[in-house]
Amino acid sequence: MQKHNGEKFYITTPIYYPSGNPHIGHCYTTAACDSIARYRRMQGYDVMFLTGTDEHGLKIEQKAAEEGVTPKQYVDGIVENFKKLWSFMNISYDRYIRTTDDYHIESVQKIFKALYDKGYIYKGEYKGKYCTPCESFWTDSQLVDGKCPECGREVTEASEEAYFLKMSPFAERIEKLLTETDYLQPKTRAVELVNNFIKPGLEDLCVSRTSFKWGIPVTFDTNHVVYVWIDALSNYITALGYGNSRYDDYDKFWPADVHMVAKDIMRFHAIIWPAMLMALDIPLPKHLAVHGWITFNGQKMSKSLGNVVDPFVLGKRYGADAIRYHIMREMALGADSSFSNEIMINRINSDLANGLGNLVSRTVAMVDKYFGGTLPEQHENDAFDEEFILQCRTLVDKVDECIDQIRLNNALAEIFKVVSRANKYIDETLPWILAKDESKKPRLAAVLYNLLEAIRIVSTLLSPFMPETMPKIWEQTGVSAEDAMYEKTSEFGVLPKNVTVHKGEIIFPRIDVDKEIEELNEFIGSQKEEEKKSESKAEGVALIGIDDFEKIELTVAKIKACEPIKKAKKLLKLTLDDGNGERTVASGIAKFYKPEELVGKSVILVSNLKPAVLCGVESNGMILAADDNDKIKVIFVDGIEPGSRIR
RNA sequence: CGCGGAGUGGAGCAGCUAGGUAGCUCGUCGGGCUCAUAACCCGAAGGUCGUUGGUUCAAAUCCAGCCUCCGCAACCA
Repeated sequence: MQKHNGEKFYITTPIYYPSGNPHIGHCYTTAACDSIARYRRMQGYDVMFLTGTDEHGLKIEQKAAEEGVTPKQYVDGIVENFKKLWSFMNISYDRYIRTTDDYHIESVQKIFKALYDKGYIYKGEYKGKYCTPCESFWTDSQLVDGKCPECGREVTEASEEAYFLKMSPFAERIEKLLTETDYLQPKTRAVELVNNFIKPGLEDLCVSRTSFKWGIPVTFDTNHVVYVWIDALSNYITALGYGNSRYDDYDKFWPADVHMVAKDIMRFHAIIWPAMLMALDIPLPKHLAVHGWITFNGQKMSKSLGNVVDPFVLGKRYGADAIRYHIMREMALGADSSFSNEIMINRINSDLANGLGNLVSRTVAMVDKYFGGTLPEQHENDAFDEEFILQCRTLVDKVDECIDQIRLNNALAEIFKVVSRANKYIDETLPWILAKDESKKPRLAAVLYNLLEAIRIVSTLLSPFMPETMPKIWEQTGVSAEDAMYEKTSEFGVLPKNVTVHKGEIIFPRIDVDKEIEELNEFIGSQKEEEKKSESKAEGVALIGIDDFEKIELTVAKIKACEPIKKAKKLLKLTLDDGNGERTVASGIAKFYKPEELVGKSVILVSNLKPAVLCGVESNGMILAADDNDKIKVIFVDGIEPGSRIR
């Protein structure tokens, strides 16, 4: 137990991209940061907890256009939903930054200019090869035989101007940062980063765009908008007032103590962000905590799989704290954690309902039953209690250590060890036997008192994780706000000897697993259908005429030969007889079909598709297959002559 | 030979960097208790620690090869 009065602590979530509503993945990072922030505040730290949204970019521009609103109107709507969710989840952020906020824009423009003035940003030419039909630029390494990798046509020497951030001056320092310091957590990922991105040579980073408008204009060259990196990453400092006068606690809180991110954006925070800071000559953040994804029954969550769990739905059913508890109990730094309704419900039942909830319930019930709700002053202690008491008193140190290492799952595990120990203590001391003997009443009082003390310590340490329900426990067990303090968690004997309890509602009701699973599945099913409906509606707008369809030439083709394409996991190289001769087509079905089972089959070929080069193989056309995300089935038309037209 | 991670009782994991009785949670089975949310406590069953070989008195733990799975980079036409 160590108080840290007045010491500063700065923790951030990523700023989320509001191209869609928040999901449980967002909750994961945010709830974890919130728990750490709350724990630090409890320890006496002066905490700054920042979250926000990254609101610029092409995708937002497009989404807004789809819905017929301005980008700002679009993000305003989504941001509202983020804030609602955070409020529902009891996220205690101190500041919420939006990259569309004036002060942020001002700062980003200054930062951009500063980097330019220092010579780290230069106006370059996006060299190279431009494919006019594809409207895309390609680097030399991307070209295939000097031709466009998308369509295989000739590319023209062209250049689009863009600003670049020099990366190479920082390569060495970044490598050291990753491999020799404890910046990156867990460190195991450092090797991957170094091998993939630093050793091959850090390429300069394109930091401006002219191809879309929804971004922060470059002040000295207004054709350009700042591209995502400098805009988004710098939020961590602009939110403190770096380069603006809206806030003025940059000096106080920077450098950040913890940036928490999911592994998909690790690279940006591990390489680009440090490079930017080095270029600006700003101290580096202390830790980058990288966690995995929540996977659903082993699969990555995705909307199309219909397995995205709506945090609101879960929260309403089981309570925000139960959801918070479950995600943090499962979370291990670095590793993915599996999520399924069943795992979650089982965990809530066994830890929260059976373990903690029931402990509170039975303890309060006994005080009520044996002493009318108020313990007598006379307690008779026993040497037997000492081991139990010691375990309670030393808990805070273990939890502190876990929090320092950002191992929230371990922190919770330690706390629940004491919950188990307390349940066992009841069986060891047999209060219901003591209650039958009037002379044992002082001993009984001591036993119940010890239990209440254990609950006080446990619930206090849990309150950063489950801020909503712990006060309910305090209410029932007679713990005052003063007693539920961090600095008293290493003491035993804090509650008044004649403490009064208040029997109340069940804190964590037990959940009927089978029934809930069924209902949830139903719900997810209906949600999926709704999504499909709305999707098809949106797509249905684009009705085509028969003449459009006529543009597509579909013919039957027979597979003559088939082989995997080396270097490609998903591709098979098919040699087809299309009735006029042979042609080669690459198809992304390697996961579902073996080459030998395809030979001799007849398939439907889109024969007038423009050629493309995939993994070094020129593909002339594509074959039709049904794809429902889980599996792909090629459509066979065996028995029909190659070359037959399909319509 | 692109880079990296992982393979431990039914499930999910720890142990492995400092080799020496294989541990935790859930589940299953048996028992106990009755204060409590059909909860709690005790006990048991269940693993040749992916595979082969090597180093060693001794390897889940070190080394080499192989197999499988996952992620990353170029690729699902």
